[in-house]
Amino acid sequence: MKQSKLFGQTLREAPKDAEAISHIYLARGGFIRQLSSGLFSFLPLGFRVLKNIEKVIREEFDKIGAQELVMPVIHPAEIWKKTGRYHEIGEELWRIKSQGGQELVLSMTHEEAMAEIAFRYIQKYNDLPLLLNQFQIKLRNEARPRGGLLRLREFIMQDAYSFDRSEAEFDKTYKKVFKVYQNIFKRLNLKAVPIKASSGIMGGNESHEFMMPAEIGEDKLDGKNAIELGHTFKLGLKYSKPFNIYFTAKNGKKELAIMGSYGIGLDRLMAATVEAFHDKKGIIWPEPIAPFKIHLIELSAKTDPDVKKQAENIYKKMIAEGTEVLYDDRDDKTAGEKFADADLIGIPLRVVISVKTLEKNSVEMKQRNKESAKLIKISNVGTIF
RNA sequence: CGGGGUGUCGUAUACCGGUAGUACGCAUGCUUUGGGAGCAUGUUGACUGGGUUCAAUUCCCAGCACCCCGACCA
Repeated sequence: MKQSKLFGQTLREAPKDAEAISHIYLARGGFIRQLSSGLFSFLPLGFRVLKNIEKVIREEFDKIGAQELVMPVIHPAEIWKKTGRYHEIGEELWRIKSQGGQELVLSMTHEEAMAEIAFRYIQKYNDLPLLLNQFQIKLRNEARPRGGLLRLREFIMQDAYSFDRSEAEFDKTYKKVFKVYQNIFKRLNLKAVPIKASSGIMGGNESHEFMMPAEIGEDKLDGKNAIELGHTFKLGLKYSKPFNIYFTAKNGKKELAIMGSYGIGLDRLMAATVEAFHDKKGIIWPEPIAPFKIHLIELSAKTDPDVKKQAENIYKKMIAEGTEVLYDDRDDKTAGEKFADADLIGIPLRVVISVKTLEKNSVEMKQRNKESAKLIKISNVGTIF
């Protein structure tokens, strides 16, 4: 991607209302744009990060055989009445009506919708165990959205649902997903501590929250603030019973499936990552979810055709190799501004090509999380990545 | 939902009961180019409604929006 064509703009000033560091940097870097309280658009840069987070999560779920599907965000109130949650949950659940007067709700989670599907397709013991996963929007009429992406009215959640034949089998599944969550946070270098939690409105027996210590967090962990990154629930028969999710066991008798659910808020995870990885100059993305892997910067290319030529060559080579590269080809920006933007955006590896580096037939490489830079011969550039 | 705060160009802000200013951005030109460059020219603004007043962006009231603290939170 050529930066001269990149949609979005870095900002020198933080938005007046932004207080959380993740909100400030994501807004200044041109990752997100606020539409209203708790409602944000993801600009191309932010969307790339979001998609990368999704990719990491999907890869980990694929490893344990989860199948991906997607369910609607508008549900008939009927299914929420079946479990009683329609009346248990307060104003946080958006309630709307169709033209014909049908009562509908905007989904804040998908246990009911999932249970309705499971009821139809789970029939025999061989259909289980089953693990289904989706990435879908959740809508919550929050009394107080806050902290940029930390608490939203609309967000994208990875929510997986498991069905098992016995408690013992469920325990295995639960442990597997638990491990998946630990792997996901590990890949992002995030410290996420699982703690037993109340399952609240979700019901069921027990649940675990994955908490990341952070100044800005809303929850408490050992007396300190923390951000809830994920939550796993042992739902037992809470949904299986009202939705009649029976399977025929080996002995021919009907038995209820045991259900679990597992959720991670992608938007919040992005914000939490910035909270964990930044410095005074900007974001320092963990490699797996960085919007680009390499930030290629040319300096003085307008006055020095050779720099331009070499930079274009390296760019083309990287593209040909499939390297995700953001190429700062802007000729109306000074070196200082380019560096400042690069630090703000936070791409892991910066490659600078200038008159100075060309004198030594080299480019300069610097990792975003390191202070020092080093020169690499241009002839060796291709072998680095 | 309780408490507090804030609404001024695209962004961040200043001043003011009497023609609204600065910086950044954006546009054009020239000069610049290793840490947010220089000069010139141009560009755009008082949340909404009501009240007080000769006169309101400024004071008062209401609404709306946004932010923060708390409650709630999957």
